[in-house]
This record gives sequence, structure tokens and C-alpha cells, in this order.
Amino acid sequence: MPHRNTISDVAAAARVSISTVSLVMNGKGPVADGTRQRVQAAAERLGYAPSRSARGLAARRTGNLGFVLREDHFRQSEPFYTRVFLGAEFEARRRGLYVLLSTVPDPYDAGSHAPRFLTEHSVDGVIVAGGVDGGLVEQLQARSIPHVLADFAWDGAAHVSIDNRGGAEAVAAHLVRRGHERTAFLGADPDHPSPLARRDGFVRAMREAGHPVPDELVVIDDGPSDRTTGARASSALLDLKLAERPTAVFCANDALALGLLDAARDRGLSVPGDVAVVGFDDVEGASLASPPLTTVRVPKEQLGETALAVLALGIEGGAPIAPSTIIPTELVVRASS
Amino acid sequence: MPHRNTISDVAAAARVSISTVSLVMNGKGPVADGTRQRVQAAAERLGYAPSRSARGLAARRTGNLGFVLREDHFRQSEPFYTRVFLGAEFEARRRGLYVLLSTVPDPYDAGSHAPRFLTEHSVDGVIVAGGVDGGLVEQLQARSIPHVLADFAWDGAAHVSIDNRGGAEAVAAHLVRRGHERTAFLGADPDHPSPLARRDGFVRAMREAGHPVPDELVVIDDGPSDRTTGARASSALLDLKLAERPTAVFCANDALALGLLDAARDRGLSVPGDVAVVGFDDVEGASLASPPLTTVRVPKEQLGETALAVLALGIEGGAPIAPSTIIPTELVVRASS
DNA sequence: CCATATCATCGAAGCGCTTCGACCAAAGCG
DNA sequence: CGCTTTGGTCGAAGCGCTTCGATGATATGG
Repeated sequence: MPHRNTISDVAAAARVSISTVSLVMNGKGPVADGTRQRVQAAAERLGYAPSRSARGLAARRTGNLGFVLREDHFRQSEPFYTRVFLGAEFEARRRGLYVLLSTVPDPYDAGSHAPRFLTEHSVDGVIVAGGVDGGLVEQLQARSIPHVLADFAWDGAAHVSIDNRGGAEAVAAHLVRRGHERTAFLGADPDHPSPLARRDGFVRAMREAGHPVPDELVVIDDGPSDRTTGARASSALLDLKLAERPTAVFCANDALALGLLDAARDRGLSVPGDVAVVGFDDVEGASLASPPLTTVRVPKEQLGETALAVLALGIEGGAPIAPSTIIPTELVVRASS
Repeated sequence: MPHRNTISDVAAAARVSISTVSLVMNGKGPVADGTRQRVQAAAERLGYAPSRSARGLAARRTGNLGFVLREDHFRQSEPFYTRVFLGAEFEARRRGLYVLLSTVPDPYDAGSHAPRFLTEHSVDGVIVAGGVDGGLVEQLQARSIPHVLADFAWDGAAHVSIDNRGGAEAVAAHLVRRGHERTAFLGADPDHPSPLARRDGFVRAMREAGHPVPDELVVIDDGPSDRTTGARASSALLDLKLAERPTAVFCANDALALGLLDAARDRGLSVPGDVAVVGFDDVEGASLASPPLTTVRVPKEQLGETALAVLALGIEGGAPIAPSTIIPTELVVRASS
């Protein structure tokens, strides 16, 4: 067992007290330049790294943050939340924090499924990503554990979201510019706020542009937002007779749009000739689809970074957590529109 | 700030010393039944959960395990390692441990990219998943941090792997049974041991069955094991004239096989009519492909569970870590063969 | 030139837990 | 019946760190 150097080894090597070493390591208190350098050199030389347990015990902060995700989102083949997590990890690294990842099943039972770190008090705060059951959020509130929702919203909880409305408006503007007057919206997963926000943004922008989206061309499927649902649900739009068929469809996300592309191909409809298609998210598959999909790019890792930064700030600062932070999106025009 | 109960609160409530509470909480030492129950009841009533920091400090174990993954594997759209991680998380939960996930970039620089928990000594052991740079493994060995590789192998390091050979042999047997005599193998990513083991298992089994795989029909591409590579590399097989073309291709993984399906479709070849295709992994897309892909199922979550269990055992027991553990696979026959 | 403020450093008291050795009572033994 | 075991419990000593208040040493101002 290799002897692990402790703060007192460093103190001895630098000929100062352990208090001083502590101050230097944390960048606190007034320390003379010379001393600081001596301590830093000693720490460096001894390969000293403070023990997180000891630090946590003394400072009664763990330096850990929890990241909760729905199991199926994590298993999903499109790594949306995975990348949000990655962004959070990057930011945590920058701040010297650790992220504990935990997944919860979908029908969530607050009693038996609560992430362990919640009951074990082993995190200073929690990021909840995606459409997790609100019961979890309520548990966090009840225990007054600082938390931030990423790409989700829940009664009174701080959240970091992407600019769904803005993205949808950009899509509307783009389609109008391309001369589309009869457009449709295809959404799913009505429990999640994002598809609805995208619909609202799109519908309003089209209305304001003078080409309102007919009610019968706004379809929201009850299923999950995946490719299969997209293929199935799009029949309601693609099987209309020519005069009633939209010339462009805005899908609430890329998975649905890819499904719609499948359905169009099955029917021998050309994209964008017979129908233009626009998605949302800019997943990996979007640029590989044929035709490549016009979509709205969502900076997934930035979403995670921001969520973590907001949370960390709220914990350290003692200041209340910013109730709402919006991450801008960007329209990516490809061949499908 | 809600007062957090400590071990002495429980001790007071149960009218015993804190030593006794500690013994009960850890299931150690001889404790009278009555006392045990009294303590447990008190702990329950007070909602007591031991502080991990204090526990870690006193017992000089952190209760954390590291899980290292290559960044691109984590971002990948097929959640292979994600599910391995999930399995590890499940097992960790069962054992009261936490898993710290960290990713490393691919050209790995031991100096600047080493996961933090390595230098900060904040884990008791590490799982390395997938084809991570060996430099990391050497760092672990040098620091004598217990570690286990999952789905990877490196000079002298303990590993948990799937039964690549067995799976490949099952494929060979299946193809022979279906009457294929001229078969091919398509692999990629030659740095990873799995594709090679699959090739060896397949080639040997076919030889033993009396239908050796011709050398020119064994292609190993230098690229990554993904769909694009599969589509590109398979031209070497599909563009052969009829007499030389294999009647079946075993691909080192599903991604390659899906790429081959793309290429076959482009060329107007029918699967399995003109060429049968078999993959390996049983990813989500395999069953959704057209035709659905025959493949070898790899129990991904079990891989993670086992890796974690092996590691945890090695840490607790003090016994050396089992050098090699093999997880069995299962042939899944679908329409592509 | 002394009182006061400022700066740099340190000692010591914990943080909540594990664990070692001590202790006492009851049981087993010759 | 006295002596060793054994079982059950406890006291106390840390684990490595943060942080508060104390202590000198120096600088500042009247």
C-alpha cells in the first residue's frame, strides 16, 4: 500500500502549519506570495491531493452532484441525454466536483426508486434531466436539496431549457421563405413540455406570417417521440389527398422526422419535392438521412454545462438558483426542405 | 437547514454507545439480538443514513468505483457501453457503492487526460470499458489501484469479456447448417481484441466443419466498427463476381452488418437470397433492420454487473481479482440468414 | 513614539465515523 | 470453587481536513 501523502506531509515539507496549507489549497485567506509558492511546490512534489472524504467531513459539503435520468432515456439509441450528461461532467471537472449518475424507471415510485444519494445525503445538489416523474422533484423540494431541471419543467423548480419557441419560429420563417403556405406540425409525447412549446412557437409564427397552420394538420401522437411513432403518426398527414396535404411538415424532433421520411419513402413521395420535412434536435442520424434533414441544432453538451454551472453557483453562492435559463438554438438547413 | 441525524443521535435514541450503532450498521461484531433490533428501529425512526464522508475517512475506503469509457463510445448512437455502465450501476446499488463515470479522449495522454479520481484517490477501484488506451491501464497498475477491464484486454490486467469465440462458433455452426460453404468475415477496428477473437473463432470453426473461409474473404478494415465502414468495406466482398462471392458474411458486429445491408441494397442484392448476413452484439437496430438481422446477443448489462462484482470482491476480499471472466452469448436467428 | 489596524500564520477544536483494546458478566472447565 | 473463555458493550483514539479565534509582526496614523 503506497503511503498516501496528507496535508501534514505537505505542511512539514513546506515548513508551515497545516492551516496554511489548507488556505493555500483552497485559495482562501491572506497568504504571502512566497509561502503560497512554497506550499504549492511542496504539494506538487509530493503529489498531494486532498482527501475528498476528509474535506467533505470537515466542510460538510460532499463535492458531489447528482444527475438523474430516466432509464429509457439513457438506454435510448440516440444519445441526447448522454451528451447532456457529458457536458455536465466537463463543467464539473472544471469546478472540481464529481457527478453521480443515477437512473430512475419510468413509472416512478418515490418510495422505492429514489436515487440513493437522495436518502444518503451524498450530494450537494441534483440535476434532473428530461421528463422524469414530478414525484422526484417534489422529494427534492421537500428535503430542500438544491436542484435544477435540464430540458424539463416542473411547478416552481428552476430549469435550464433550450429555446424551443425560438427554434420553432426560425423553422416557420424558413418555411415561409421557401414559399410554403400549407404546413403541418407533428408531435408526440404530450407529457413533455418541449414538443408543446415547439408546436406553439411554430403555430403562432405561421399565423403571424399570414399562413396559419390548419387545426387538422396539427397532430400530437400519444406515443413516445421515436421513429416508429413518426412513421405511424405521419400517415394522418401523408395520406391526405393532394389538395389537402401539407407541402411541409415540422416535426417536434428528429426521430419523428426520420420516421416521417420512412413513411414518405414507403409511399413513393419525394422529399422535399412532394413534402418538405424539418426536424428538431440535430441528432447524428439527421445529417445521414436521405435526404439530409433540415433541423434545429440543440447544443446538448452546453445544456449540461449550463445546468451544472447554475446549480453549482446556487450551492456555493447561497444565492437562489436562477429560475430559468434558456439556451439558444440554431437552424441547420439541409436538403429535406 | 434540516438537522441531519448522526450516529450519536441514534446511539442516544437506542440507549447504546456509538460503537454499538456502528457495529450494527455494518453488520459486524457480536451484537445481542435485542440490541440490534433496538438500534435498527431507532435508525429507521430517525431516518438515519451514515455520512459517506465520515465513513470514508475513518475506514479509508471511499465506497466509490470509477468507470472509464472512451468519449466517442459514450457519444455513440448505439448505447453499448452505456448499458454496460447501467449494469455496473445496478450492481453498485446492490452493494451500496457509487460509480463515478469518466470519459477519456481517444488519443489518450496519460498526463493531461487521466480521470480525476485517479489522481485524487477518490475511488477504491476502476472499471475500464472498451478499447481505452493502454496507458491508462498502466497508470492504474503503477498506482496499484484495483481495476478490471470490461470488454477489453490488456497485458496482465484482469478482464471480464463476452464469449466472442463461442458466439462466433455458434454463427459458424448456424451457417453450415443452412448449407453455406463459401463464407466471408468482415471486421474492423483491429486494435480491439473482440473482432479478432470473433474472426478466429469463426475461421477455425468453419475450417473444422470442412468449409474453410478463403483468406481473400477475410477482410479487416482499419476504420472504426461503424455502419459507414461496413458499407464501404463490404464492397470488397459484394462486388466479386458471382462465383467468387460468398453466400454468407459474418460481420464482427451489428454496425458493420447494417452497413453491409445498406451496401447490398444499393447493389440490388437480396438478403438472405443472394447473400446471408450475420452480425454480433444484437443492438437495437438489428431487429429493426430489413431484413431483421441474425446476430449474437451480448448481455451488456450483465457484463457491467459482473465487472463490478468482480472488482468489488477483489477490493473487499483482499483476494486477487479473478484474471478472466467470460460472459456467455446467445445466437439470435432472424431473417437475414 | 505609542495606540490601532492590518497581515500572515498558527493551534486547536471539531466534522461523523471505524476500530482497537478494555472491561464486565456469564458460562465453561478441571 | 477459582480460573479461563467467550459474548456483548463501551471509551477513546484517530482518519485528514476546515475554520475560528489567537498571536505576533509589521504598517499606519495621530
